[in-house]
Amino acid sequence: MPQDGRPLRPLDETEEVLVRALGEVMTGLPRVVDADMVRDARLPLSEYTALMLLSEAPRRRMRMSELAVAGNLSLSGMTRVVARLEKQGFIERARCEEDLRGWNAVLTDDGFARLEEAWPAHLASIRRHVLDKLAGHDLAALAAALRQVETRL
Amino acid sequence: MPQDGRPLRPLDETEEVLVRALGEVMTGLPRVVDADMVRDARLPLSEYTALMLLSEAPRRRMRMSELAVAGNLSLSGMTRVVARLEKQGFIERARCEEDLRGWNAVLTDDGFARLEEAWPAHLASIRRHVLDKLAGHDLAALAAALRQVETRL
DNA sequence: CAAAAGTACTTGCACCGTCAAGTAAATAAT
DNA sequence: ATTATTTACTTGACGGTGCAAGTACTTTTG
Repeated sequence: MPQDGRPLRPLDETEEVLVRALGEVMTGLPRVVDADMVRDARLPLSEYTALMLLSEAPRRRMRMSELAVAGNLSLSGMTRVVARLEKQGFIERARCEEDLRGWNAVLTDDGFARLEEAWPAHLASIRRHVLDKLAGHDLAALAAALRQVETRL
Repeated sequence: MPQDGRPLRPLDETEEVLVRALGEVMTGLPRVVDADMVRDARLPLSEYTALMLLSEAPRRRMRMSELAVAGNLSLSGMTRVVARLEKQGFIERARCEEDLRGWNAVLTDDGFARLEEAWPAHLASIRRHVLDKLAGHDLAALAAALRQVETRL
């Protein structure tokens, strides 16, 4: 429901421009980066992200639900990403000892190697489409602003 | 190909933070806004965007290819969006007179009404998730930065 | 002006992600 | 303790999007 306490002030000029720009970025950038990853590293962005998150986690493992939240996917979505990675041998699954309902996704050595192989493509993509274009802008301020934006369901 | 002239300098701290924040926003925000639109206006974001673009176009019509570019979708993706909207009576299709290969998507009166009905939900969603959170930030600078980012395939 | 090449769009197929329903285990209630 | 409820995750059905191939028209070329 459009919480109608106040009468929904329309966008002013500045806001309008920002919203358009943000719309562009939010619909276009994921596709562009994902396309780069698939082309240059044969690894979709969603899978790359999962591997990366695991590589940074203690003991290179995470509960499915944690991983889903961290990767900004639904739990079922993450189940499928992990299933694909498991089939390729990059992840193994281990029942969670302290709660038998739960599963850990565990990064294998092959998975770690795959990640090391893939990250340059990700870095290059981000540099090409984002950082190179932002020369002269205040990156810290931009990051601070973006971190305020609400992105969780 | 990760164009390897230079050896791909890794991200510094500031860049790292920015890239994470941008990743969050770019994967999360479209889902959040789309979910709002579906829930509050029963109109997915992609369809809303198409209607909006048409409403601003001269004679409320656009060539399919124009519309695809403007909406940041592939041509085939836009074909399907338009097909859905046509089925609901919000868009009609008219052969392009000066080039019989081409089609115009034309916003109908029903479509315009639908858009007027739906935009408050979009506005509310954007205010809620984005603009409200950005109080105190320099919106113009943010917009200028985002507009530099490359988002076209 | 006929044939070849290019352009505008659509369609078949495959993939990915969501929701809703299902399973299994933990926790709460009686 | 048994049952009911909640939690963690998986699976089935579905919708949306891209790519590649197909169709129809246009432009170029010899």
